[in-house]
Amino acid sequence: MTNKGKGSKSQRILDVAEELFALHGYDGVTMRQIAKGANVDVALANYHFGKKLDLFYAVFNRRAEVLSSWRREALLASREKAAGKPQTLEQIIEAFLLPLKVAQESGDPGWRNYLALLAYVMTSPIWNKILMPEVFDKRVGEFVEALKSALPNARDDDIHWCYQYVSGALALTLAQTGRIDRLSDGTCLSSDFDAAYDHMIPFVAAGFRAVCGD
Amino acid sequence: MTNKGKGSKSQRILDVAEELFALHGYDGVTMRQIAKGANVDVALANYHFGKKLDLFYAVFNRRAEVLSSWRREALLASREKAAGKPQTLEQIIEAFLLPLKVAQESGDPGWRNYLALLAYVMTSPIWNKILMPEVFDKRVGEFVEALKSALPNARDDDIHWCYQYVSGALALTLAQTGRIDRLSDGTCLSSDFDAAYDHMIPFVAAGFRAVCGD
DNA sequence: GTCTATACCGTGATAGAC
DNA sequence: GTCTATCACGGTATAGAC
Repeated sequence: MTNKGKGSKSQRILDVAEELFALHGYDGVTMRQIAKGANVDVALANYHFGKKLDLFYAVFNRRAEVLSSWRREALLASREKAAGKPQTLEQIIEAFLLPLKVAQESGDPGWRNYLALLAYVMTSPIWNKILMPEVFDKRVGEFVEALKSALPNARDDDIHWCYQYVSGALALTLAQTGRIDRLSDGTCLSSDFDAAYDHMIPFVAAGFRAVCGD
Repeated sequence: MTNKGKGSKSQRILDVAEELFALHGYDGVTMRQIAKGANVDVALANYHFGKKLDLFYAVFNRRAEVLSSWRREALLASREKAAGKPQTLEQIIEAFLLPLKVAQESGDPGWRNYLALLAYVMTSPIWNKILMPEVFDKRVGEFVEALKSALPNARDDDIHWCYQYVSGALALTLAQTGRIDRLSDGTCLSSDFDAAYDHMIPFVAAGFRAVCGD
């Protein structure tokens, strides 16, 4: 009883907080809304996680390490698969994006919410500085290194600018704003991650080659 | 920071609100902070603009039409310059981005703040739906049409996915998160819009060609 | 140890007096 | 145009029930 009672309620608090923070941002959500959504008392979130800010960090960190390690594994697996030969740009980018696609399509709505939250953090001038360095910036460093070996003549600054564009394209995709649904009159759907990722890989690969190419 | 005595009071309120909303988002800012920053009484913002929400709309709309018309003019000018010949992809993208670059570099910090606010609105699942259709979506339609004539064999959905990536790359650039400064160890600067735009044009042009090309 | 009820106190938006 | 009062709401601490 002890474990199940604790686990499920604190889990629910994190899940609801994740969803609401992703949609409304940190300041757009109250502790009371979270408690109501999780069907628990107002004070319970406080009991388990401390201040609102600490709850926000707990939500962000819960899946950050998981996602980051998936990315690391994907990059290693891709390198192994190339078996000594240099990886192609497409393979590197695919490895970078694959874990996100898997998470999106895992069927767990929590992952979809988390990735929208990640988009919020990535695009916020405030939260980006606080939350991205800890876990995600390291992984980007590895990705950039892989890109450098696939683009041996590239300048460092060119690679970083291109990375910023990938990051932005990705963030807007994860944010699920629904804008593409409107602009395309329903031909494209924000929720169609297969299409989003399948288009993104050739798009950014070509971009890298044009800017950083041989 | 903020504004102690320049311009009319209602102007100052808009300027300060713009800056604070861009940095902290709608819910992260209070009417009292805005009033303090503008050096006016708390109630004056209410007197001039009504509710907080209406003030937010007023801030967003103030420069929306201006920016949108600049974009329209840039696209027309670019079409004229091509003088009957079909515009190149690069010319179209340049026309799309040029007004933003001009605004950024106008020396008016209000424009820089406004574009960060625009990035916030673009990436928010809530505000995007409310604020983007009114003014900006129309202009995107014209841009997409121009792209179609430069990429005659493109499928509609391919173009729209690519447009989303441009939009995301742009949003992250406008958001000024400072992340590229960290990741590149200071080699690139978020504030260097010349570099940001100069790299973006070949990057996205190549992306469009790869996905929508002949 | 887990959870609920409640109280506290600061802050915010806004209306109405001046 | 400005100042102030009001009143609701938010985060958080505490006391104690299970």
